[in-house]
Amino acid sequence: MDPAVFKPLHHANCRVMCSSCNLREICLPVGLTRLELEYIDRRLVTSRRKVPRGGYLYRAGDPFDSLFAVWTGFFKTCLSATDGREQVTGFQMGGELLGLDGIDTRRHAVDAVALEDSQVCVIRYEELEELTGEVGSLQQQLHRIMSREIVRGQNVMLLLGSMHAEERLAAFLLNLAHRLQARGFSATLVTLRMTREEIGSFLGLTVETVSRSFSKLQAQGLLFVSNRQIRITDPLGLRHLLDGVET
Amino acid sequence: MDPAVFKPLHHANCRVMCSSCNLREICLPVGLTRLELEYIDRRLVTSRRKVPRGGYLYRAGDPFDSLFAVWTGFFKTCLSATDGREQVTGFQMGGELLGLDGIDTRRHAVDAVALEDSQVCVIRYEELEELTGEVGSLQQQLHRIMSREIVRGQNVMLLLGSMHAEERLAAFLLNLAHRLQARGFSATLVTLRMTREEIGSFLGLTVETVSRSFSKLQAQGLLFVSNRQIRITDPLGLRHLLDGVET
DNA sequence: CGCGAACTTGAGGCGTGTCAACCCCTGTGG
DNA sequence: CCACAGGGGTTGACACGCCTCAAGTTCGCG
Repeated sequence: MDPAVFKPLHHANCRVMCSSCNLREICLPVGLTRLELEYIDRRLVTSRRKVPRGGYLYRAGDPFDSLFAVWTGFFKTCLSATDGREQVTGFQMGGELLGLDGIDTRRHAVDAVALEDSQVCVIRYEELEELTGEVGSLQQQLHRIMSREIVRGQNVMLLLGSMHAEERLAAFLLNLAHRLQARGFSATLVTLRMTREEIGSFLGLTVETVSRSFSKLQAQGLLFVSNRQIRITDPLGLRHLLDGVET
Repeated sequence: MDPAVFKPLHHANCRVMCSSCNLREICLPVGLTRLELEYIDRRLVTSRRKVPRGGYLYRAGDPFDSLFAVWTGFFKTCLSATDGREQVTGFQMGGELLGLDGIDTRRHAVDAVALEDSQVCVIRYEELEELTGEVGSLQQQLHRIMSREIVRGQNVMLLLGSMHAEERLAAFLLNLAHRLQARGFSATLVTLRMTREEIGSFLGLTVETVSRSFSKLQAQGLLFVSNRQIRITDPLGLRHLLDGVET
């Protein structure tokens, strides 16, 4: 591709730019060159959107026209059944993409709810398709992210299909800690942004079982629970619970 | 895009072509124009591969370089744990894509096993990325397929996380029947290509529970089981089992 | 400071796993 | 043609992990 194409666009009031975002090494534009980054600035993300705690970013059935990259805050996605049963299908933090569920049918398949006051970068999907056709590395990144989400799904299936309560909780905590670590936070001191209810829904367990499992892990000396503050005192021991399950 | 670009390539010994495949309305090239189809012929799929019953199309950890479209036969994908536990994460039939799990890390994340003698179309991934950059509708289709797979994952989470054994089996059968119907087969007479063990692994149940659930559904007059032949005698009744679960 | 939501813990029941026996079907070799 | 072996499937008895229901405490937010 001709580098001349990548003439950067400079504007005085250019606030929403990937090139100056501290999440650019975690988010969609990973691996783009400086030139490519400047080319997509002002085209990939044209606006940001605030979502208050408890607010919906989108609901199942809503028309789809954009993807969203979490900039600040924390989200859950869930499938709600008509009888009130609700399955949390994932938790999303800074740099992660929301909305991929809507690409197929052009309607969102799940609800996306902010667990705390949050802000997302709005990525118009039409524009994204345009850009991925022009910038190969952006296309690659999008595909990698979607592939990663597919694999994540299969791992959750393994969790739900063949792990016991304590194993599920351990796997959940380790995954959370790992993702937080990648964002520069402590891997041992985790602040949960979701309720036990939401953890239970995600893990296919009831609130009571989640609570009891926390207590049991604490009794085993693997972690220390104080409300939503979890201190993982024995990461290896926790991981050891998953020996024979992990692939 | 300039239509002149789509000069069709004609070759005497051109055997593997999407444009003349009876699955083209179900498979990756859905929605492509005649011109586009002829343009991608001989570039998208360069070869086919046979996989005998029980054979691996690929294994977790194998280097990734191609996607595969099921042409004939039937596959399962599974995540195997080190202790022998195995989670079947999906079943794939004609026109469905295998290998998307490998795009992210360039290594396959699951095993893909043929449940009967099968043939797949090999889609070199490098070539596909090239083509999706050129042909917008092909890019759109690939994205839709990946999105669909993500949503499928979330629906399996709902199944595994909050449905009872009989509900899971009912959902599984209805899904299978639906996909078979889309391929011109009967929606009421289903021949299972997988063992009870594999169904159980997929549904997060033991063989015994699967067997018992079949018996119970039969006792309720919803279907008739004869080995791997399932006759769905009351599709609405079966679907009714899922009232309040379906979204 | 007070109220409701969130969380923990206990007691008991139920659905599914576990273990075992048995049948059926298929393929194989005598 | 039959005997046999082995994998797949069904069914029963029992066990156990998680769910349900209930009570009580703590936390968080207005």
